[in-house]
Amino acid sequence: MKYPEFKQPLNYAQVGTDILKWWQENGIFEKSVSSREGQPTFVFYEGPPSANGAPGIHHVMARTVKDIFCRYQTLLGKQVPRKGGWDTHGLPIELQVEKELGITKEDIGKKISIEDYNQRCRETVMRFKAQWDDLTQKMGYWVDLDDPYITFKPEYIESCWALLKKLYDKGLLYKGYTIQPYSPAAGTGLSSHELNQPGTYHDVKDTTIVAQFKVTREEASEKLFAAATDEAPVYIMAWTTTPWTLAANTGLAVGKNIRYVLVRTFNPYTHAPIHVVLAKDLVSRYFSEKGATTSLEEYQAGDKVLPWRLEGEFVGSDLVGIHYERLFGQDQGFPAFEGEERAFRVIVGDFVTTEDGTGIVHISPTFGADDFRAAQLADIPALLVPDADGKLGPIVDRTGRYVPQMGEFGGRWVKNYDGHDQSGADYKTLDESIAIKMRKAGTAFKTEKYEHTYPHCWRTDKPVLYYPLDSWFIKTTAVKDRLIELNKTINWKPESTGTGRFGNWLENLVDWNLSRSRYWGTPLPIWRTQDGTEEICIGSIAELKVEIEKAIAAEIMTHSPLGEGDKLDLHRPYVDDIFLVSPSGQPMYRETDLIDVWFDSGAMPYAQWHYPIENAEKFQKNFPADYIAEGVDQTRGWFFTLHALAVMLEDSVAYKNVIANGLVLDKNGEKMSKSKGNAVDPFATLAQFGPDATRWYMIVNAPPWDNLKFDPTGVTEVQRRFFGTLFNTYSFYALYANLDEYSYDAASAVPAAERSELDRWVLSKLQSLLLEVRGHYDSYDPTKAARAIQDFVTDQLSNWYVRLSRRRFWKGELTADKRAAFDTLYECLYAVGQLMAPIAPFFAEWLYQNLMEAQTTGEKVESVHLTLLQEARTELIDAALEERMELAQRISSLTHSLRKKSVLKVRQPLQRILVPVLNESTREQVGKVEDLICAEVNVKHVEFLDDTSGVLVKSVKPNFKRLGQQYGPKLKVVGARIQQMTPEEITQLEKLGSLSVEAEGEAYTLTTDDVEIRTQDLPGWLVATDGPLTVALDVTLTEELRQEGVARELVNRLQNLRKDSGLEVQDKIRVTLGNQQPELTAAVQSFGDYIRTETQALALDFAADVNGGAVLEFDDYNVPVRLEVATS
RNA sequence: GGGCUUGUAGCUCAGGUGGUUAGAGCGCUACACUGAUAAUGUAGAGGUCCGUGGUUCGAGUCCACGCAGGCCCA
Repeated sequence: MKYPEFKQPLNYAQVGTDILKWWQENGIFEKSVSSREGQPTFVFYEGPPSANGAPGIHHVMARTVKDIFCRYQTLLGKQVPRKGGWDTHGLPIELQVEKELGITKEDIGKKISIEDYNQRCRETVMRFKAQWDDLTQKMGYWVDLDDPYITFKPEYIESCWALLKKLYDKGLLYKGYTIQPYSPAAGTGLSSHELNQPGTYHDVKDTTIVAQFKVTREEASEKLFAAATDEAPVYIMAWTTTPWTLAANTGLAVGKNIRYVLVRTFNPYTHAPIHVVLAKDLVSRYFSEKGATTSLEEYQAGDKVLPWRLEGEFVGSDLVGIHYERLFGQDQGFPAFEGEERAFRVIVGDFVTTEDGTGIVHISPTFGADDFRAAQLADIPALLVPDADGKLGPIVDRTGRYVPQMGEFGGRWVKNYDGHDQSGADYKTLDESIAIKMRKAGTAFKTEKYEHTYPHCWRTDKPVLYYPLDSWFIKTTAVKDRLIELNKTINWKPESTGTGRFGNWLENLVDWNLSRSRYWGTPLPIWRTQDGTEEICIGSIAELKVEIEKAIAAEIMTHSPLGEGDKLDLHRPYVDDIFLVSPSGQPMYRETDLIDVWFDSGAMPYAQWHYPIENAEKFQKNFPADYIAEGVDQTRGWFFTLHALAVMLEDSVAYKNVIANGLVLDKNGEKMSKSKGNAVDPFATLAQFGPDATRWYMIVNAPPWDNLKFDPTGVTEVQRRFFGTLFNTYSFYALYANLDEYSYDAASAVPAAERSELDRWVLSKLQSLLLEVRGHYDSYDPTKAARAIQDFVTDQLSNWYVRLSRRRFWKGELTADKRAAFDTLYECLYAVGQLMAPIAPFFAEWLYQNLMEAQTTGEKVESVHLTLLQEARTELIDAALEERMELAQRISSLTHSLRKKSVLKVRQPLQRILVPVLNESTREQVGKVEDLICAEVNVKHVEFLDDTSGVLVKSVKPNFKRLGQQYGPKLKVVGARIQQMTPEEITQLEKLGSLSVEAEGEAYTLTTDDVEIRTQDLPGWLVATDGPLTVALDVTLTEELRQEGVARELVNRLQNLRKDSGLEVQDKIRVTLGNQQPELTAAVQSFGDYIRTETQALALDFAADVNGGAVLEFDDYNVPVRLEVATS
């Protein structure tokens, strides 16, 4: 068998489709899992995509990252099951359906039944599944598409229920409230999506108040009173644009590091002497410069200038814990409330700024999300009052008016939600009434109308209220410490996402709000009695059936609405039609909420196996994951829900290693979007470049966690530079191996020790590469792995090893040396194929199959993806060899550069180069690669020059690192002195190992370690230097050299002619040259053997008349030539 | 507004623990090479290392404050 040879250029897309077909026909993916049966498992979790939209190029990126490490672990011999999955619930699907039907959420249950609506969602959600499957296969992402988990299936939902029940039994599931945007006029909560609709934010003019909160004198506040110079009371000032919330105030928030001042002044309305506390930066906003010098004693009511004095300065943390008096207390007819003794304290708020207001924020936990959160952290209660049924609620009811207990303001609308007439001259809004009351009471420092933007309900156009709404929560805060602790054991790539974005999120954790008021999702499996006193959490279908039977027996239902078999559906509206019976005989109704879709995806480690209902063993074997990967935008999404559920349910991490990959942007760094028209079509990209170049480009260009600027020209470059070079290298190998009918056989390969210097060098490099690339894959850094492979292939293997070895491959018979060359190149190609297989799986397979094609001995593994990645043979790593080869490369490069300067082409042989050496080891090292250098730069000898020659001019360079440590500030003086060293001084330093010098009046003793001595020049020679290396070229041309140059030129032209005539490499020829040029004739006669060997000429003759031939032109020659194929 | 992140040649990116003259590939220009040839070599042009301060004998690197892009969250 022969190694397949290919025409150029190779069609990479075709390689992709051919290999894909072959994989499918031979079940290679399945075998990559089944062949590892019994081996340790590498657990991977697929973050489920949603198939309701077409996949984009960023999915190719994300899935390449996932695929790489699964394939790599398979190469290490592990079994890597990869169950696919689909995320099928969620708002985007609902919105898409609504858009297509031209309806809104309001219409559900009216224009369309919940049943029909959900049916529509179910149909929509898999609409693009075929496209996704197609992309998955074409890009070479190996994942089990035949048996995926699907989140809307009854089994999946049942698992979610079982998990929720576990949490419920642990007391981690509770009903509470959060602050959400709410439209009293519409009577409904608003999603952030609704709030972000155009036109919802208007400019409105509101009454604003700078309120004064009177500080209680006690230990915590003593520093304020100590700073005060008189007995005037101390107030903390806070600004609000919603005065109606002041009646619900229970706290004040300061910035921890903000500076505050105590100011002695007067209340502008009552003129009473007071102290106020506010942020230092904002003093000028309330007090004029003039007031600072106006007399306090002479202040009188009606004075335009308010006198003031600074009396103390504090930071926010000094103020924390200070108590103050309630603004609207029970003494004024306002209601008492639970937890009052813990309220009215100064706390820290991370949202406090000195941009506006006073730098102190009034906190009403019922009417602000920040307020709610800060209050919860500081254990500040909310002001809640009982309604007619005794149920606790905020001081504003759901229609937008104060509850009756609110004293003189009871029943007032907080905003104009009922559309009442506000035009009367004596009409006052609630905010205005409050302002008037506070001015009279001396608790308002300033009241004014202020224009600002405020969100409005998109349907009623009335202002939105931030309002506490009932929700079900998972008490993640109860396990916060454990979440943080276990997070530290996760290997995050990049690390900063784990410690920063994710770590901070955990540090500021709030309970997980599970509730969604939607239709298409996993229903909350909790049934409650009307009064909420009795409830049940259902953990399985079986359990539900039992409860249904009970309810039927209690005549609460007549029959079970739960379908059977294929009809079984746990979605709304069916579950809503189930009514259960409580132990006391009351009917129970399902809590109508659905749960957050992120619970669905976070539950996938369990629900994908229908655990804990069944498959306990399967679950245990596949938990936790060794590795997951997803976009960084999932940090608070999937990454969090996986982690939270694992910690709460299993007291374990859910994943040990995680890559949070960045975005794919267009080539200008702009976000891709369909509307901008800069979105890259993944199918077109794969069709154009093939999957391997696309994947390789994405990985090699930037680490996955950086954003990728996707530029198709970059893919072209990868294709040319890396794949093109590798293809050429293989083609070169195949061409000559076939000519010699060589095929690799590990058993009879030439022992490494008997191979040439160059062979051993590239093998040494290869072993280093194996170690390095394994290391990068092991630490989940595919970019460094790809770069190392690419550098090896293009720079070391192709551009040095193959280039310098070419003659060995085509010269003569299949000798041991030639065999060694084939063995070496084969081993490199094979290893490269394995190493690149995770990133470029199709091309690696192509390469592997080609290499296997000619193999006649030994066991043939069917696919590169079924092989075991070879171990690095560290005994082949030879540091000294690698070092001297680098010397050879650098010396060659310098020599080329000298030829260039002297205009001496490489084809012209030269006598020698001179290399100064300052130590014996360099001489030895270079000596071993002398032949390589000579061949590469076409010179006859390398000559070494040492000190004894007396012609070397040395220079000296200060070793700043060492000198800096030793002399510190004196470094400049010493450094300058070193650069002025005379040749005699250098010689002395070398001989004695130290030298005393004087600089700026001080004496220093230098040692050889303080400087680097290098040769720099050879007087009378043309030299080139590269760091410590110096090379001189002898440009003297002898007659013999000149003749050899001519011979080489002639060989070159004849080779070109052979090629142009379409001759095969192995064809023999007869050559006849014109004899008109004596110099040429002489050269041919001197170097006849050489020319005949090189051109495979059996005969090389001269004739006066060469007819019918071409004319060779070079240098000053024009030679008629006739070339015939020799038949024997 | 907050958290995280990025900013180095026209483009894409390297630059442990600070060391004086900041690199690579691509692209560009010139020359050379030619049985791997849509390859290769050599040379050249191209830099405010985002800015401003600071620490230091010395800062692309460390610190502070900003600016710009990105993501997430308010």
